Amino acid sequence: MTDTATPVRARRPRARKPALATKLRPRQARAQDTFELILETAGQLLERIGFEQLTTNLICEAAGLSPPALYRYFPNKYAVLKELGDRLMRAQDDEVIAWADAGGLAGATFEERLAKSLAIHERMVDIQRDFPGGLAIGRALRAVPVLQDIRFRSRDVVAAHFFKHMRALYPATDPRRLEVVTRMTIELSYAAIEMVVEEPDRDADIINREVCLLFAHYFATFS
Amino acid sequence: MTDTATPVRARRPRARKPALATKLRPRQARAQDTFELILETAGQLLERIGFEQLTTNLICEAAGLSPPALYRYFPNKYAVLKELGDRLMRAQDDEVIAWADAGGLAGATFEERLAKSLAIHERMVDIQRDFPGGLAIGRALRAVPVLQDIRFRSRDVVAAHFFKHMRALYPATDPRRLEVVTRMTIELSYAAIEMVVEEPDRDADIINREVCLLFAHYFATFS
DNA sequence: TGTACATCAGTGAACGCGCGTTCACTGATGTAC
DNA sequence: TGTACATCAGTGAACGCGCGTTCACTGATGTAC
Repeated sequence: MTDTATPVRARRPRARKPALATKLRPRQARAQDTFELILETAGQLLERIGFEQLTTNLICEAAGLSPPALYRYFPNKYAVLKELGDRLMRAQDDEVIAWADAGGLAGATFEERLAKSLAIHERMVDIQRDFPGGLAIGRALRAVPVLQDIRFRSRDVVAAHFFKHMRALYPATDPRRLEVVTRMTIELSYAAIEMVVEEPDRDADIINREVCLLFAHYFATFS
Repeated sequence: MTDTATPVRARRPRARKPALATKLRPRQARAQDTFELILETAGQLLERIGFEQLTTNLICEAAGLSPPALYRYFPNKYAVLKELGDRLMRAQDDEVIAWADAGGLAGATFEERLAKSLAIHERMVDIQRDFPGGLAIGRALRAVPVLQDIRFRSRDVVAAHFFKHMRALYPATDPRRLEVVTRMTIELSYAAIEMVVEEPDRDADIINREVCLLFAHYFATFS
C-alpha cells in the first residue's frame, strides 16, 4: 500500500506558488540569444545585488531589453531563477555522476580514494565559481521556498545514483543505514563546497583536503 | 602591520545596505510586549510564507498593530530579521559553547565522545525546531546578503571558542591545520543540523548518529 | 494621595515610488508557390 | 529568384497594486512636588 520509494517531503502550508515553467521556448536563433542574454544578465545581477533585490524590470534594463521581451519567455523572476538553478544543478550533477560511474568512489588504497574524492570536490567548486551568479543561485536554491524542490531533487538524483555504487562497495552494511549515510555524505559535501565558494579568503585547498580526509576515514570503517 | 587575527571577508560590491540596528529600545512594559509581539508574529509569518514575501505591513496586520508601531522600533523588515537571527544564533551558540566549556569535546573513550557529541547535536536541532520560524530564519541568514554577517560572526565566535579546547586536546597537531579543521567541523555540523530540521521526514536519529560517528572517527586520527 | 506635566507608546490615514504586468503595435524571419 | 503572407520576436508606453514610510494626532504611563 504505502509507496516508500520516494520519500514524502513535508508540504509547506499556504505559500503562494508562482508559476515556474518557462512560457515559449525560443524558436529562432535571435530569440535563443535573447533567452540566453536574459539568463546571463540575471546571473550577473544576482552576484551583485542578491536575489531579493532582483526584479524583472532590472534584468530588462541591464540587458537592454523591454519588459515584454522577458515576459515572452518567463512568467516572472522565479522562472528565471529556476532555469538558472536547473542549469547549475545539472552541471554539477552530471559531473559528479559521471565521476561515480567512472569508479570515483572505489580505490585500492586509502590514498587513491582520497585523491579521487579530492579531484571531484575541486571540480565542483570550480563549476559553481565559474557559473555566472553561481554563489547567489546556490543561496536562492536554499532560501526561496519555490526553488527548494530543485535542490532536493538534485540531491535525490545524485544520492540514488551513488547508492548503487555504495551497495556494491559495502555489501555487508545494512542498506537502510547505507542509504541515509549516502544522502548525508552528499549533503555535507555540497555544504563544504558552498563553504569554499562562499568564503574565498579561507584556504580552499586545506578545507577540500580535510573534508575528503573526513569522509575517507569514515568510510574506511564500512565493509 | 597586517592584522591576521580576524580573517578579512570578501566584500560584496555595490549591494544597497539597509540600516539594521533597532531604533528605540522599548522602555515601558507595554512597549516591551509590542516589541516581542512583532518578533513573534514575524517568526510565525516567516514559517508560512518565507522571508521574501514578508512585508512590514503584513507583520503589523497579523500582529494587530498599525505600521508606525513597528517603525518605532525597527527601521525596516531586515532589522526585524536581524533581531530574530541574532536571537537564534545566540541561543544555539550559548548552548554549544557551554557544552564545550563543560568538556563536551573531551572523553576517555570513543563511545563517550560519541555520546557527548550526539547529545549536543540533538539539543541544537531542538533549539532550531522550537524557535518560531527557526527554519526560515536559518535560510534567511544564508540567503540575504545583509544578514550573512550574523551567521559568519556566530560561526567565528564558536570556532574561536572551540579552538582553545582543540589545541589542548590535540597538542601535536599543526595549529594552522587544527584551526581550519575546527571551522570546517562546525560548519558541517550546522549543515547537518539544518538538514535534519529541513527534512523532518528523514530519520533524524540516524543522521545525527552518523554525523557524530563521522567526526568521531576523523578526530580519532588526531593527536 | 492628588494633581500637573513630560515623556512614552501607539493610531488613522495617506503619500509616492517602483514593481509586475499588459496592450497595441512595429519589425524580423521563415515559407509556400 | 521573387513576391505575398504567416508567424515569430521585440518595443514604447502605460496600468494598478501594494510596499515602505511618514504626518499629525490621541491615549497611556511615569514623575515631581
